[in-house]
Amino acid sequence: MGANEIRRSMPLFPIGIVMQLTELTARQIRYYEEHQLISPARTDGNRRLFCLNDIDRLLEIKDLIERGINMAGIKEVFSVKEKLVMSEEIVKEAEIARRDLTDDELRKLLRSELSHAGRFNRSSLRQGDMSRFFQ
Amino acid sequence: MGANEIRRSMPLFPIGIVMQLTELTARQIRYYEEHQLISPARTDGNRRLFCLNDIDRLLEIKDLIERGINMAGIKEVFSVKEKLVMSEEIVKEAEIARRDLTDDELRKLLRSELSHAGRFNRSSLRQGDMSRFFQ
DNA sequence: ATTTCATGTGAGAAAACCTTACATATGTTT
DNA sequence: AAACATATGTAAGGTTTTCTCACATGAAAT
Repeated sequence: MGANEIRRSMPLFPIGIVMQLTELTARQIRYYEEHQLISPARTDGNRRLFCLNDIDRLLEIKDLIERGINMAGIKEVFSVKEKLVMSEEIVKEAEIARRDLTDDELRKLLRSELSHAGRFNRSSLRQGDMSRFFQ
Repeated sequence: MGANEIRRSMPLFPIGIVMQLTELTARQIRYYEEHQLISPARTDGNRRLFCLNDIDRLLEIKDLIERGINMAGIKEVFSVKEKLVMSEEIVKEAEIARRDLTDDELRKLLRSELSHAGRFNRSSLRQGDMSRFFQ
Protein backbone atom coordinates (compact mmCIF):
# COMPACT_ATOMS: atom_id res chain seq x y z
CA MET A 1 0.00 0.00 0.00
CA GLY A 2 3.03 2.29 -0.22
CA ALA A 3 2.30 3.81 -3.64
CA ASN A 4 -1.29 4.46 -2.70
CA GLU A 5 -0.30 6.32 0.45
CA ILE A 6 2.04 8.46 -1.64
CA ARG A 7 -0.85 9.33 -3.93
CA ARG A 8 -3.12 10.15 -1.03
CA SER A 9 -0.52 12.44 0.50
CA MET A 10 0.32 14.34 -2.67
CA PRO A 11 -0.36 18.10 -2.27
CA LEU A 12 -2.73 19.02 -5.08
CA PHE A 13 -5.65 21.19 -4.03
CA PRO A 14 -5.77 24.93 -3.29
CA ILE A 15 -8.00 26.10 -0.49
CA GLY A 16 -10.77 27.26 -2.81
CA ILE A 17 -11.34 23.74 -4.10
CA VAL A 18 -11.12 22.30 -0.61
CA MET A 19 -13.79 24.76 0.49
CA GLN A 20 -16.14 23.43 -2.19
CA LEU A 21 -15.30 19.81 -1.53
CA THR A 22 -15.79 20.04 2.24
CA GLU A 23 -18.27 22.91 2.47
CA LEU A 24 -16.07 24.56 5.07
CA THR A 25 -15.05 28.24 5.01
CA ALA A 26 -11.43 29.28 4.55
CA ARG A 27 -11.55 30.64 8.09
CA GLN A 28 -12.58 27.26 9.47
CA ILE A 29 -9.92 25.39 7.53
CA ARG A 30 -7.19 27.78 8.67
CA TYR A 31 -8.44 27.59 12.23
CA TYR A 32 -8.19 23.80 12.21
CA GLU A 33 -4.68 24.08 10.89
CA GLU A 34 -3.84 26.57 13.65
CA HIS A 35 -4.94 23.91 16.11
CA GLN A 36 -2.78 21.33 14.35
CA LEU A 37 -5.63 19.12 13.22
CA ILE A 38 -4.23 19.29 9.68
CA SER A 39 -0.86 20.32 8.23
CA PRO A 40 -1.32 21.13 4.55
CA ALA A 41 1.78 21.62 2.41
CA ARG A 42 2.73 25.04 1.04
CA THR A 43 3.79 26.32 -2.34
CA ASP A 44 6.99 28.33 -2.66
CA GLY A 45 4.71 31.36 -2.48
CA ASN A 46 3.17 30.21 0.83
CA ARG A 47 -0.19 29.10 -0.56
CA ARG A 48 -1.67 26.05 1.15
CA LEU A 49 -1.86 22.86 -0.88
CA PHE A 50 -4.05 20.05 0.44
CA CYS A 51 -3.83 16.34 -0.28
CA LEU A 52 -6.59 13.72 -0.31
CA ASN A 53 -5.72 12.73 3.25
CA ASP A 54 -6.15 16.34 4.36
CA ILE A 55 -9.58 16.45 2.76
CA ASP A 56 -10.60 13.19 4.41
CA ARG A 57 -9.43 14.59 7.69
CA LEU A 58 -11.39 17.82 7.19
CA LEU A 59 -14.54 15.86 6.46
CA GLU A 60 -13.97 13.91 9.63
CA ILE A 61 -13.36 17.11 11.59
CA LYS A 62 -16.59 18.51 10.20
CA ASP A 63 -18.44 15.43 11.34
CA LEU A 64 -16.96 15.57 14.82
CA ILE A 65 -17.70 19.30 15.11
CA GLU A 66 -21.31 18.68 14.14
CA ARG A 67 -21.43 16.13 16.93
CA GLY A 68 -20.43 18.85 19.40
CA ILE A 69 -16.81 17.85 19.92
CA ASN A 70 -14.33 20.69 20.40
CA MET A 71 -10.78 21.15 19.11
CA ALA A 72 -9.19 19.39 22.09
CA GLY A 73 -11.56 16.47 21.73
CA ILE A 74 -10.90 16.10 18.03
CA LYS A 75 -7.18 16.26 18.61
CA GLU A 76 -7.47 13.49 21.16
CA VAL A 77 -9.62 11.39 18.85
CA PHE A 78 -7.00 11.66 16.13
CA SER A 79 -4.17 10.89 18.52
CA VAL A 80 -5.90 7.76 19.82
CA LYS A 81 -6.75 6.69 16.31
CA GLU A 82 -3.14 7.02 15.28
CA LYS A 83 -2.08 4.85 18.18
CA LEU A 84 -4.67 2.31 17.11
CA VAL A 85 -3.32 2.22 13.58
CA MET A 86 0.18 1.74 14.95
CA SER A 87 -0.97 -1.06 17.20
CA GLU A 88 -2.70 -2.74 14.28
CA GLU A 89 0.49 -2.51 12.28
CA ILE A 90 2.38 -4.21 15.08
CA VAL A 91 -0.20 -6.98 15.14
CA LYS A 92 0.16 -7.45 11.41
CA GLU A 93 3.92 -7.56 11.67
CA ALA A 94 3.62 -10.13 14.41
CA GLU A 95 1.41 -12.14 12.11
CA ILE A 96 4.05 -12.08 9.45
CA ALA A 97 6.92 -12.73 11.86
CA ARG A 98 5.55 -15.85 13.48
CA ARG A 99 3.73 -17.67 10.75
CA ASP A 100 3.78 -20.72 13.00
CA LEU A 101 0.72 -19.33 14.80
CA THR A 102 -2.39 -21.27 13.91
CA ASP A 103 -5.07 -19.38 12.05
CA ASP A 104 -7.26 -19.78 15.07
CA GLU A 105 -4.78 -18.24 17.48
CA LEU A 106 -4.25 -15.33 15.10
CA ARG A 107 -7.95 -14.66 14.81
CA LYS A 108 -8.24 -14.56 18.60
CA LEU A 109 -5.34 -12.10 18.77
CA LEU A 110 -6.84 -9.78 16.21
CA ARG A 111 -10.25 -9.92 17.84
CA SER A 112 -8.82 -8.87 21.19
CA GLU A 113 -6.98 -5.95 19.57
CA LEU A 114 -10.14 -4.81 17.86
CA SER A 115 -12.29 -4.91 21.00
CA HIS A 116 -9.65 -2.79 22.66
CA ALA A 117 -10.00 -0.28 19.85
CA GLY A 118 -13.77 -0.31 20.11
CA ARG A 119 -13.63 1.37 23.48
CA PHE A 120 -12.62 4.63 21.84
CA ASN A 121 -14.09 5.57 18.53
CA ARG A 122 -15.38 2.72 16.48
CA SER A 123 -17.02 4.76 13.73
CA SER A 124 -13.95 6.85 13.02
CA LEU A 125 -12.27 3.73 11.72
CA ARG A 126 -14.14 4.02 8.49
CA GLN A 127 -12.35 5.21 5.36
CA GLY A 128 -12.64 8.94 4.67
CA ASP A 129 -15.33 10.21 2.40
CA MET A 130 -13.15 11.19 -0.54
CA SER A 131 -14.32 7.99 -2.18
CA ARG A 132 -17.17 10.20 -3.29
CA PHE A 133 -14.75 12.13 -5.48
CA PHE A 134 -12.24 9.57 -6.63
CA GLN A 135 -12.38 6.02 -7.77
CA MET B 1 -19.39 3.54 -14.53
CA GLY B 2 -21.53 6.70 -14.21
CA ALA B 3 -20.32 7.88 -10.80
CA ASN B 4 -16.73 7.26 -11.73
CA GLU B 5 -17.03 9.34 -14.86
CA ILE B 6 -18.47 12.15 -12.77
CA ARG B 7 -15.44 11.98 -10.48
CA ARG B 8 -13.05 11.95 -13.39
CA SER B 9 -14.68 15.00 -14.92
CA MET B 10 -14.82 17.07 -11.73
CA PRO B 11 -12.86 20.34 -12.17
CA LEU B 12 -10.34 20.40 -9.32
CA PHE B 13 -6.84 21.41 -10.36
CA PRO B 14 -5.42 24.87 -11.12
CA ILE B 15 -2.92 25.18 -13.91
CA GLY B 16 0.08 25.28 -11.57
CA ILE B 17 -0.62 21.78 -10.28
CA VAL B 18 -1.31 20.50 -13.78
CA MET B 19 2.04 21.88 -14.87
CA GLN B 20 3.80 19.82 -12.20
CA LEU B 21 1.74 16.72 -12.87
CA THR B 22 2.28 16.78 -16.62
CA GLU B 23 5.62 18.61 -16.84
CA LEU B 24 4.13 20.92 -19.44
CA THR B 25 4.48 24.71 -19.37
CA ALA B 26 1.44 26.98 -18.91
CA ARG B 27 2.08 28.21 -22.44
CA GLN B 28 1.84 24.69 -23.83
CA ILE B 29 -1.31 23.86 -21.91
CA ARG B 30 -3.03 27.08 -23.05
CA TYR B 31 -1.91 26.46 -26.61
CA TYR B 32 -3.47 23.01 -26.60
CA GLU B 33 -6.68 24.49 -25.26
CA GLU B 34 -6.56 27.13 -28.01
CA HIS B 35 -6.45 24.25 -30.49
CA GLN B 36 -9.39 22.59 -28.74
CA LEU B 37 -7.51 19.53 -27.61
CA ILE B 38 -8.78 20.16 -24.08
CA SER B 39 -11.59 22.28 -22.63
CA PRO B 40 -10.89 22.88 -18.95
CA ALA B 41 -13.63 24.41 -16.81
CA ARG B 42 -13.32 27.94 -15.42
CA THR B 43 -13.90 29.48 -12.02
CA ASP B 44 -16.21 32.48 -11.68
CA GLY B 45 -13.02 34.54 -11.86
CA ASN B 46 -11.97 32.96 -15.16
CA ARG B 47 -9.20 30.72 -13.81
CA ARG B 48 -8.85 27.37 -15.53
CA LEU B 49 -9.80 24.28 -13.52
CA PHE B 50 -8.72 20.90 -14.86
CA CYS B 51 -10.22 17.49 -14.14
CA LEU B 52 -8.57 14.08 -14.12
CA ASN B 53 -9.70 13.46 -17.68
CA ASP B 54 -8.03 16.70 -18.78
CA ILE B 55 -4.79 15.59 -17.18
CA ASP B 56 -4.96 12.19 -18.83
CA ARG B 57 -5.55 13.93 -22.11
CA LEU B 58 -2.59 16.27 -21.60
CA LEU B 59 -0.32 13.32 -20.87
CA GLU B 60 -1.53 11.71 -24.05
CA ILE B 61 -0.97 14.93 -26.00
CA LYS B 62 2.53 15.11 -24.59
CA ASP B 63 3.20 11.57 -25.74
CA LEU B 64 1.87 12.24 -29.22
CA ILE B 65 3.87 15.49 -29.50
CA GLU B 66 7.02 13.63 -28.52
CA ARG B 67 6.25 11.22 -31.31
CA GLY B 68 6.28 14.11 -33.78
CA ILE B 69 2.54 14.44 -34.31
CA ASN B 70 1.21 17.97 -34.77
CA MET B 71 -1.97 19.65 -33.50
CA ALA B 72 -4.05 18.58 -36.48
CA GLY B 73 -2.85 15.01 -36.13
CA ILE B 74 -3.62 14.87 -32.44
CA LYS B 75 -7.05 16.33 -33.01
CA GLU B 76 -7.74 13.66 -35.58
CA VAL B 77 -6.48 10.92 -33.27
CA PHE B 78 -8.85 12.10 -30.55
CA SER B 79 -11.75 12.38 -32.92
CA VAL B 80 -11.23 8.86 -34.24
CA LYS B 81 -10.81 7.53 -30.74
CA GLU B 82 -14.08 9.12 -29.71
CA LYS B 83 -15.84 7.51 -32.62
CA LEU B 84 -14.32 4.21 -31.60
CA VAL B 85 -15.62 4.57 -28.04
CA MET B 86 -19.06 5.38 -29.41
CA SER B 87 -18.99 2.39 -31.68
CA GLU B 88 -17.96 0.18 -28.79
CA GLU B 89 -20.88 1.50 -26.79
CA ILE B 90 -23.22 0.62 -29.59
CA VAL B 91 -21.79 -2.87 -29.67
CA LYS B 92 -22.31 -3.23 -25.94
CA GLU B 93 -25.86 -1.97 -26.22
CA ALA B 94 -26.47 -4.46 -28.96
CA GLU B 95 -25.12 -7.13 -26.66
CA ILE B 96 -27.62 -6.15 -24.02
CA ALA B 97 -30.49 -5.76 -26.45
CA ARG B 98 -30.25 -9.15 -28.07
CA ARG B 99 -29.18 -11.54 -25.38
CA ASP B 100 -30.21 -14.35 -27.65
CA LEU B 101 -26.81 -14.14 -29.38
CA THR B 102 -24.59 -17.00 -28.42
CA ASP B 103 -21.44 -16.14 -26.49
CA ASP B 104 -19.46 -17.29 -29.48
CA GLU B 105 -21.20 -15.00 -31.93
CA LEU B 106 -20.74 -12.10 -29.57
CA ARG B 107 -17.04 -12.73 -29.19
CA LYS B 108 -16.63 -12.74 -32.96
CA LEU B 109 -18.52 -9.44 -33.21
CA LEU B 110 -16.35 -7.75 -30.62
CA ARG B 111 -13.18 -9.07 -32.16
CA SER B 112 -14.08 -7.61 -35.53
CA GLU B 113 -14.79 -4.24 -33.90
CA LEU B 114 -11.45 -4.24 -32.17
CA SER B 115 -9.45 -5.10 -35.26
CA HIS B 116 -11.18 -2.19 -36.95
CA ALA B 117 -9.95 0.04 -34.14
CA GLY B 118 -6.44 -1.32 -34.39
CA ARG B 119 -5.97 0.26 -37.78
CA PHE B 120 -5.76 3.67 -36.18
CA ASN B 121 -4.12 4.04 -32.84
CA ARG B 122 -3.97 0.91 -30.81
CA SER B 123 -1.81 2.23 -27.99
CA SER B 124 -3.98 5.24 -27.36
CA LEU B 125 -6.69 2.92 -26.14
CA ARG B 126 -4.92 2.45 -22.89
CA GLN B 127 -6.24 4.15 -19.80
CA GLY B 128 -4.68 7.53 -19.01
CA ASP B 129 -1.68 7.74 -16.78
CA MET B 130 -3.36 9.42 -13.83
CA SER B 131 -3.46 6.02 -12.18
CA ARG B 132 0.01 7.06 -11.08
CA PHE B 133 -1.54 9.73 -8.91
CA PHE B 134 -4.81 8.24 -7.73
CA GLN B 135 -5.91 4.87 -6.52
C1' DA C 1 -20.73 38.85 34.32
C1' DT C 2 -16.64 37.34 32.28
C1' DT C 3 -14.10 34.52 29.61
C1' DT C 4 -13.37 31.16 26.08
C1' DC C 5 -14.40 29.10 21.75
C1' DA C 6 -15.42 28.90 16.92
C1' DT C 7 -16.30 31.66 13.28
C1' DG C 8 -17.25 36.13 10.58
C1' DT C 9 -15.35 40.12 8.41
C1' DG C 10 -12.20 43.61 6.58
C1' DA C 11 -7.67 45.54 5.14
C1' DG C 12 -3.51 45.41 2.79
C1' DA C 13 -0.01 42.63 0.55
C1' DA C 14 1.66 38.98 -2.33
C1' DA C 15 1.14 34.97 -5.32
C1' DA C 16 -0.93 32.85 -9.18
C1' DC C 17 -3.26 33.26 -13.17
C1' DC C 18 -5.32 35.79 -17.10
C1' DT C 19 -4.97 37.77 -22.03
C1' DT C 20 -2.37 39.95 -25.47
C1' DA C 21 1.56 40.76 -28.07
C1' DC C 22 5.94 40.06 -29.79
C1' DA C 23 10.21 37.00 -30.23
C1' DT C 24 12.41 32.73 -31.79
C1' DA C 25 13.92 28.20 -33.25
C1' DT C 26 12.82 24.62 -36.26
C1' DG C 27 10.78 22.75 -40.10
C1' DT C 28 8.16 23.45 -44.65
C1' DT C 29 6.93 25.51 -48.96
C1' DT C 30 7.73 28.33 -52.84
C1' DA D 1 17.47 31.25 -50.42
C1' DA D 2 13.46 33.56 -48.81
C1' DA D 3 9.16 33.44 -46.95
C1' DC D 4 6.01 31.08 -44.14
C1' DA D 5 3.99 28.05 -40.53
C1' DT D 6 4.28 25.76 -36.12
C1' DA D 7 5.13 25.27 -31.32
C1' DT D 8 6.94 27.49 -27.59
C1' DG D 9 9.36 31.35 -24.85
C1' DT D 10 8.92 35.74 -22.65
C1' DA D 11 7.22 40.18 -20.98
C1' DA D 12 3.65 43.53 -19.63
C1' DG D 13 -0.29 44.94 -17.32
C1' DG D 14 -4.50 43.56 -15.14
C1' DT D 15 -7.59 40.51 -12.18
C1' DT D 16 -8.43 36.77 -8.95
C1' DT D 17 -7.18 34.12 -5.16
C1' DT D 18 -4.92 33.46 -1.09
C1' DC D 19 -2.13 35.11 2.68
C1' DT D 20 -1.69 37.11 7.59
C1' DC D 21 -3.26 40.02 11.04
C1' DA D 22 -6.64 42.30 13.62
C1' DC D 23 -10.95 43.10 15.48
C1' DA D 24 -16.01 41.70 16.02
C1' DT D 25 -19.61 38.47 17.65
C1' DG D 26 -22.78 34.94 19.32
C1' DA D 27 -22.97 30.92 22.06
C1' DA D 28 -21.28 28.16 25.70
C1' DA D 29 -18.63 27.53 29.89
C1' DT D 30 -17.04 29.27 34.21
